Amino acid sequence: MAKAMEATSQSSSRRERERLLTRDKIMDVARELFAREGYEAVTLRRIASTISYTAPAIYRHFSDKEQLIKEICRIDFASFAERFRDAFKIVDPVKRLRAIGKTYVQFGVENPNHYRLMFMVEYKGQHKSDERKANGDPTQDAYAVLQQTVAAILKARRFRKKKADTGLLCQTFWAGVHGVTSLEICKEQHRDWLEWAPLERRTEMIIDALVDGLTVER
Amino acid sequence: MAKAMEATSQSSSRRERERLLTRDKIMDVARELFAREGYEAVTLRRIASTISYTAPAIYRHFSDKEQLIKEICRIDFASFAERFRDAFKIVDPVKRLRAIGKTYVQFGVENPNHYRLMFMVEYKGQHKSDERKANGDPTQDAYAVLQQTVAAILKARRFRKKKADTGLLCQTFWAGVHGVTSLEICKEQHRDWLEWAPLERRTEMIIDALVDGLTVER
DNA sequence: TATTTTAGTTTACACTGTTAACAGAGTTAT
DNA sequence: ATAACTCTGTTAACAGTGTAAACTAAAATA
Repeated sequence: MAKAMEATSQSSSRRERERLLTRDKIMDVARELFAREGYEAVTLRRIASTISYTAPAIYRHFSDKEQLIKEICRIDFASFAERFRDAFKIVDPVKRLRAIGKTYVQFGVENPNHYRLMFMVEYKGQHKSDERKANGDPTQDAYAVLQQTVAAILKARRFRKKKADTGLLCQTFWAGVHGVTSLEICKEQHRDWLEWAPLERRTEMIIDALVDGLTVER
Repeated sequence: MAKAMEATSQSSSRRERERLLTRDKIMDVARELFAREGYEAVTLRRIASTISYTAPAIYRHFSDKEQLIKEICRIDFASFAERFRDAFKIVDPVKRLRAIGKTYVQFGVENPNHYRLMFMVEYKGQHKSDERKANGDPTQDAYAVLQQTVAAILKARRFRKKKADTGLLCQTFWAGVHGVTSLEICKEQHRDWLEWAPLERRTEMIIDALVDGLTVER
């Protein structure tokens, strides 16, 4: 009857170390495939054979394929939130908002497959909100930066209408930059009947338009 | 040597009629599944068994699964372009632009799976631009409506900056409404850490902000 | 009537993700 | 030390996918 062994003993931590090592190996291979070729291109057999394992071994580390990829995204999105914290240093909140927008588009375009999984696919499966809260969601952190920035602009009375609440303003700005980002990721689909303006100009214009449309000069 | 039989004879047109009939049956079943459950849920065996056929029979009518679904989307998007033509009747070009935006979001949200396939997935496979030109692309038609509206506003000198060309303005406005639409379609993904404002308010706000940010009062 | 074209079937292949049964090494308890 | 237990991998198998090849029977054409 193994009862009082929650306290990780030295020997069991050795096994745990090795476990985390192979877990990381799996994630590294999966990340590589996923980032370059997308979700479908990641097959469990491909991952396994690359690290000289067999497919079912992966199930000792992840409950299924989706969880594996989601975990990769969750970790990689930490750098997303980090970049946002850089923009967060800008003191003028309107300038800061502009910087946030540019950073957002840039990150999405640089990591299209990550971005797609986080913001461009439907949700399936049940939420385990407890787990998410425990882990901390980087996306949420990034949103918090946006929220605080919008709140600062609101406090400085630089928005046009008073009736607008923070949430709505955040979601509007987000929708704008998300629109540019996601269209850029899928733009191949329409390239034969549409002459795309350069991404930089599209990014600038929607940020300018939104800022101009939402704020007043001060 | 069957040479001069381009002119469809009566008997061959009877077979052709039946052919089109089963083709339509395939598309109807596929459309139903696709619209309700998305691309992955459409399986050739499921389609086939529903109309008492076997899966490979579908290949007599469509080159592969992707072409089948794309064809459905192409046809269904005709009603998309049609709704745009309604908005096109509004004389004031700025009001017209607003109406176009609302119509766009509404259609996307009402047909999320169609919308997803047209604007939210990467392109794969080679383009057959000839075929598309021959068939006519409803998406292109809808874009033409937007383009003419923007051109009208530009002509009336109601845009803020002269340097902005029609294409860039169209793509900016498009990005805005696309952002709202696609986030709405995927919003479940974030519902546990984000309190979404009502879709109507988000739609109105981004359209207002963009119009205010891009145009001047006259 | 003989020939060719066509629209379906059957069978089969190469893939998926995933589960069950098993094996052996590492860890723990007696 | 030795027995028991717990992990982490393997092999084999399942149910499902899109799709291709070979065949069949009926319709259309010569």
